[in-house]
Amino acid sequence: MAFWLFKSEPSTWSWQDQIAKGAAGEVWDGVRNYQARNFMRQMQIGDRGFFYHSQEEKSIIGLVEVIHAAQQDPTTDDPKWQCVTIKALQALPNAVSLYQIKALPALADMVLVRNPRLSVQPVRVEEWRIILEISGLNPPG
DNA sequence: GCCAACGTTGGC
DNA sequence: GCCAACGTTGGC
Repeated sequence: MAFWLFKSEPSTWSWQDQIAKGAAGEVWDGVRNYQARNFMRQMQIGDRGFFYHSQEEKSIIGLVEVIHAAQQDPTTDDPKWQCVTIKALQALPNAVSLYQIKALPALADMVLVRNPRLSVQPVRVEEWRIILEISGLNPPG
Protein backbone atom coordinates (compact mmCIF):
# COMPACT_ATOMS: atom_id res chain seq x y z
CA MET A 1 0.00 0.00 0.00
CA ALA A 2 1.23 3.45 -0.90
CA PHE A 3 0.63 6.75 0.84
CA TRP A 4 -0.25 10.11 -0.72
CA LEU A 5 -1.29 13.64 0.08
CA PHE A 6 -4.22 15.42 -1.56
CA LYS A 7 -4.09 19.18 -1.29
CA SER A 8 -7.17 21.31 -1.62
CA GLU A 9 -8.27 24.86 -1.10
CA PRO A 10 -11.12 24.53 1.39
CA SER A 11 -13.03 27.30 -0.41
CA THR A 12 -13.08 25.09 -3.50
CA TRP A 13 -13.32 21.58 -2.07
CA SER A 14 -13.14 21.07 1.67
CA TRP A 15 -12.79 18.13 4.01
CA GLN A 16 -16.42 18.71 4.98
CA ASP A 17 -17.40 18.39 1.31
CA GLN A 18 -15.41 15.18 1.11
CA ILE A 19 -17.04 13.78 4.29
CA ALA A 20 -20.46 14.62 2.88
CA LYS A 21 -19.81 12.31 -0.07
CA GLY A 22 -19.59 9.36 2.30
CA ALA A 23 -18.61 5.92 1.08
CA ALA A 24 -19.29 6.83 -2.55
CA GLY A 25 -16.35 9.21 -2.45
CA GLU A 26 -15.61 11.83 -5.08
CA VAL A 27 -13.43 12.08 -8.16
CA TRP A 28 -10.31 14.17 -7.62
CA ASP A 29 -10.88 16.01 -10.86
CA GLY A 30 -9.56 19.22 -12.32
CA VAL A 31 -5.88 18.39 -11.96
CA ARG A 32 -3.92 19.84 -14.89
CA ASN A 33 -0.41 19.11 -13.76
CA TYR A 34 1.57 16.22 -15.20
CA GLN A 35 3.40 15.33 -12.01
CA ALA A 36 0.17 15.19 -10.04
CA ARG A 37 -1.52 13.19 -12.77
CA ASN A 38 1.34 10.73 -12.93
CA PHE A 39 1.07 10.11 -9.20
CA MET A 40 -2.64 9.44 -9.58
CA ARG A 41 -1.88 6.93 -12.33
CA GLN A 42 0.32 5.08 -9.87
CA MET A 43 -2.39 4.82 -7.23
CA GLN A 44 -4.14 1.59 -6.48
CA ILE A 45 -7.42 0.86 -4.75
CA GLY A 46 -6.81 0.75 -1.01
CA ASP A 47 -3.97 3.28 -1.02
CA ARG A 48 -4.26 5.83 1.78
CA GLY A 49 -3.86 9.56 1.69
CA PHE A 50 -3.76 12.68 3.80
CA PHE A 51 -6.29 15.42 3.09
CA TYR A 52 -4.60 18.81 3.35
CA HIS A 53 -6.20 22.23 3.48
CA SER A 54 -4.09 25.00 1.94
CA GLN A 55 -4.62 28.73 2.32
CA GLU A 56 -5.73 29.77 5.82
CA GLU A 57 -5.54 26.41 7.54
CA LYS A 58 -2.40 24.88 6.09
CA SER A 59 -3.05 21.63 7.92
CA ILE A 60 -3.52 17.95 7.32
CA ILE A 61 -6.96 17.29 8.72
CA GLY A 62 -8.16 13.91 7.54
CA LEU A 63 -7.48 10.49 6.07
CA VAL A 64 -8.77 9.26 2.74
CA GLU A 65 -8.69 6.02 0.80
CA VAL A 66 -8.38 5.52 -2.95
CA ILE A 67 -11.48 3.63 -4.06
CA HIS A 68 -11.12 3.86 -7.82
CA ALA A 69 -7.99 3.83 -9.98
CA ALA A 70 -7.26 6.66 -12.41
CA GLN A 71 -9.92 7.18 -15.05
CA GLN A 72 -10.91 9.91 -17.49
CA ASP A 73 -11.28 13.30 -15.81
CA PRO A 74 -14.97 14.17 -16.26
CA THR A 75 -14.21 17.90 -16.39
CA THR A 76 -12.48 17.58 -19.78
CA ASP A 77 -12.69 15.56 -22.99
CA ASP A 78 -8.92 15.57 -23.28
CA PRO A 79 -7.88 11.94 -22.69
CA LYS A 80 -4.54 12.92 -21.25
CA TRP A 81 -6.11 13.98 -17.95
CA GLN A 82 -7.23 11.34 -15.50
CA CYS A 83 -8.21 11.27 -11.86
CA VAL A 84 -8.75 8.81 -9.06
CA THR A 85 -11.72 8.60 -6.71
CA ILE A 86 -11.20 8.97 -2.98
CA LYS A 87 -13.43 8.64 0.04
CA ALA A 88 -13.01 10.15 3.50
CA LEU A 89 -12.02 7.67 6.18
CA GLN A 90 -11.83 9.81 9.31
CA ALA A 91 -10.74 13.16 10.60
CA LEU A 92 -7.47 13.30 12.50
CA PRO A 93 -7.96 13.73 16.26
CA ASN A 94 -5.66 16.74 16.00
CA ALA A 95 -4.96 18.49 12.71
CA VAL A 96 -1.27 18.62 11.87
CA SER A 97 -0.19 22.03 10.67
CA LEU A 98 2.47 22.92 8.13
CA TYR A 99 4.15 24.81 10.96
CA GLN A 100 4.45 21.60 13.00
CA ILE A 101 5.71 19.70 10.00
CA LYS A 102 8.39 22.28 9.24
CA ALA A 103 9.52 22.18 12.86
CA LEU A 104 10.44 18.50 12.60
CA PRO A 105 13.74 17.66 10.90
CA ALA A 106 12.43 14.18 10.08
CA LEU A 107 9.77 15.76 7.89
CA ALA A 108 11.99 18.32 6.20
CA ASP A 109 12.07 16.33 2.98
CA MET A 110 8.32 16.02 2.62
CA VAL A 111 7.10 17.14 -0.78
CA LEU A 112 4.69 19.40 1.09
CA VAL A 113 7.73 21.28 2.39
CA ARG A 114 9.86 21.04 -0.75
CA ASN A 115 7.16 21.74 -3.29
CA PRO A 116 4.01 23.02 -1.61
CA ARG A 117 2.38 23.80 -4.94
CA LEU A 118 2.07 20.21 -6.09
CA SER A 119 -1.55 19.22 -5.55
CA VAL A 120 -1.09 15.45 -5.41
CA GLN A 121 2.01 14.18 -3.66
CA PRO A 122 3.63 10.95 -2.53
CA VAL A 123 4.21 10.48 1.21
CA ARG A 124 6.90 8.18 2.59
CA VAL A 125 5.82 5.56 5.08
CA GLU A 126 8.01 7.09 7.80
CA GLU A 127 6.42 10.46 7.17
CA TRP A 128 3.00 8.87 7.27
CA ARG A 129 3.70 7.27 10.65
CA ILE A 130 5.17 10.40 12.22
CA ILE A 131 2.22 12.54 11.20
CA LEU A 132 -0.31 10.01 12.45
CA GLU A 133 1.52 9.93 15.75
CA ILE A 134 1.50 13.72 16.05
CA SER A 135 -2.18 13.73 15.19
CA GLY A 136 -2.96 11.48 18.12
CA LEU A 137 -3.91 8.44 16.09
CA ASN A 138 -2.53 5.29 17.60
CA PRO A 139 -1.53 2.81 16.49
CA PRO A 140 -0.55 4.41 13.17
CA GLY A 141 -2.20 2.98 10.13
C1' DG B 1 15.43 22.75 -28.36
C1' DC B 2 16.25 26.79 -25.68
C1' DC B 3 14.85 30.38 -22.90
C1' DA B 4 12.31 34.60 -21.76
C1' DA B 5 7.86 35.94 -20.46
C1' DC B 6 3.89 35.06 -18.28
C1' DG B 7 0.28 33.05 -15.16
C1' DT B 8 -0.76 30.47 -11.05
C1' DT B 9 -0.21 28.85 -6.51
C1' DG B 10 0.53 29.13 -1.81
C1' DG B 11 3.15 30.57 2.19
C1' DC B 12 4.24 34.44 4.75
C1' DG C 1 -0.92 42.08 -0.47
C1' DC C 2 3.48 40.52 -1.78
C1' DC C 3 6.67 37.62 -3.68
C1' DA C 4 9.16 33.24 -4.56
C1' DA C 5 8.76 28.99 -6.88
C1' DC C 6 7.12 26.49 -10.35
C1' DG C 7 4.95 25.11 -14.81
C1' DT C 8 3.54 26.43 -19.34
C1' DT C 9 3.72 28.90 -23.53
C1' DG C 10 5.56 30.82 -27.55
C1' DG C 11 9.14 33.10 -30.28
C1' DC C 12 13.36 32.25 -32.21
